[in-house]
Amino acid sequence: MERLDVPPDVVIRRLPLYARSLRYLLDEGVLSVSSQELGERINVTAAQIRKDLSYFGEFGKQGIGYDVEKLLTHIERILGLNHRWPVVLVGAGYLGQAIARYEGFQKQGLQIVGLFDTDPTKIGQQVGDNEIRDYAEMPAIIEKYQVRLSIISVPAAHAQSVADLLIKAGVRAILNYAPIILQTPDDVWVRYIDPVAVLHSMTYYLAREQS
Amino acid sequence: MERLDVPPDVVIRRLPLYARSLRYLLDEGVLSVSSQELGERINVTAAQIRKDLSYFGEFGKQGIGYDVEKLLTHIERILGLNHRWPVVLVGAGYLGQAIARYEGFQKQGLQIVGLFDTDPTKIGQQVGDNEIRDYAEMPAIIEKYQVRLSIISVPAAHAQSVADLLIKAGVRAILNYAPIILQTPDDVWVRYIDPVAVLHSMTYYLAREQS
DNA sequence: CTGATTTCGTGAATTGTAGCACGAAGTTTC
DNA sequence: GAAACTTCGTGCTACAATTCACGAAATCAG
Repeated sequence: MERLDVPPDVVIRRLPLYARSLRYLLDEGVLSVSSQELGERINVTAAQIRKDLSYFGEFGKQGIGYDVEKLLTHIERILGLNHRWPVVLVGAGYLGQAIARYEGFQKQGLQIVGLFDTDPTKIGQQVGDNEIRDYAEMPAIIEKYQVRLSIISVPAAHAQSVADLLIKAGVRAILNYAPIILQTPDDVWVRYIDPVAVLHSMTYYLAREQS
Repeated sequence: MERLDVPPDVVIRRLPLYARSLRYLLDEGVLSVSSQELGERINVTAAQIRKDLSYFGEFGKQGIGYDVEKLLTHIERILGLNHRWPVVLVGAGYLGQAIARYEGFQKQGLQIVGLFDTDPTKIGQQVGDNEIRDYAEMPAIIEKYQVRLSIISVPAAHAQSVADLLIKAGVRAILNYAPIILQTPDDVWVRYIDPVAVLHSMTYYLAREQS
């Protein structure tokens, strides 16, 4: 029996981890995997994996487990990864350039179709496959490639105005590396990459260790 | 009355966001702030902020709110940010170099005291304030500075072995940028920075939008 | 072909988190 | 100095997420 509940966001966030682990298993030549084995690889309980998957259908076989390739295909389709997603990246500092050069994006269905910065000395420079462009070109690129996904890697002070520009141009999802919470309309998804905050939450535990 | 409950990890993870917002307020010259105002800045309800803080004491004043500077000092002490934390960074590719050059770490009490790579052509090069060193020097540096915090920015295939080295040398917390789940002892904290997974969870929603 | 074994899918129980709403304590207004 | 207002801290309630545990379905051994 198929579930009709809307899958909670926590479940959606785990799906990419399942997908990645399945890709590794596929590379290793593993044909099938149980929820138990998959769970051990990604530190999640077997029941959690089964329950998560049950929001989307029945993909396993009793006594056997899951067919690695089939389950991967299913999850990729659920996530919309059966086609490439164009992405724009704003901010071509050290971090932005590192992101632009990271092959992991291109390999996983994410194609950076525009890299932008305001620094006139940077504009025109080539970074990997991308040329650094002026903000003025942003709306045209977003329109041309129908971009809905974006990454912000500008200093905190400029992140909000960049977000406003992106949203105005049609972007619907933002991955923000700047250490500031963005104010956006309800129909725009925003996620944060915040290594300093993460490290600071770990210092809490370290500070309490052998005391 | 002071709470005796152990604060849940979700609360600990929010504290750095509160701290950061308070730092911005302090810079703006704001002297006091209500849970309402603070909440609006970081998209958290006022009740949540009050409840979170109540795990650690009573910091506010009825009718007024919180003294920005005082609350910030309290939170920083709670997080152990009243002193600097030495950090080692393993992996000096584009990403590792971008991390090493990011001033945000140094400014927020995190001091990179060692930058390591295996590539012989890189060893000896200077990246910001740090020289790229061979893995062989890792244990000595970790011992010398009593390092317990680390960052991994090596390719996925090497991340586990690097984690093993770090833990063996005495590191107790790892921030892992490599797209792989690490297997570690229970007394080591591991957190992940995984932009691809985050983007993939957003494609789920985008794929369902106007359909 | 039968019994033992594995593993799924899921309702029920448990655990965890967030939000409401109110008493208390302080400030402001006139 | 009293009434109106603001805002904290927190017990309680509601909601959400995770885990348990078991029937069902499949395989495997002999």
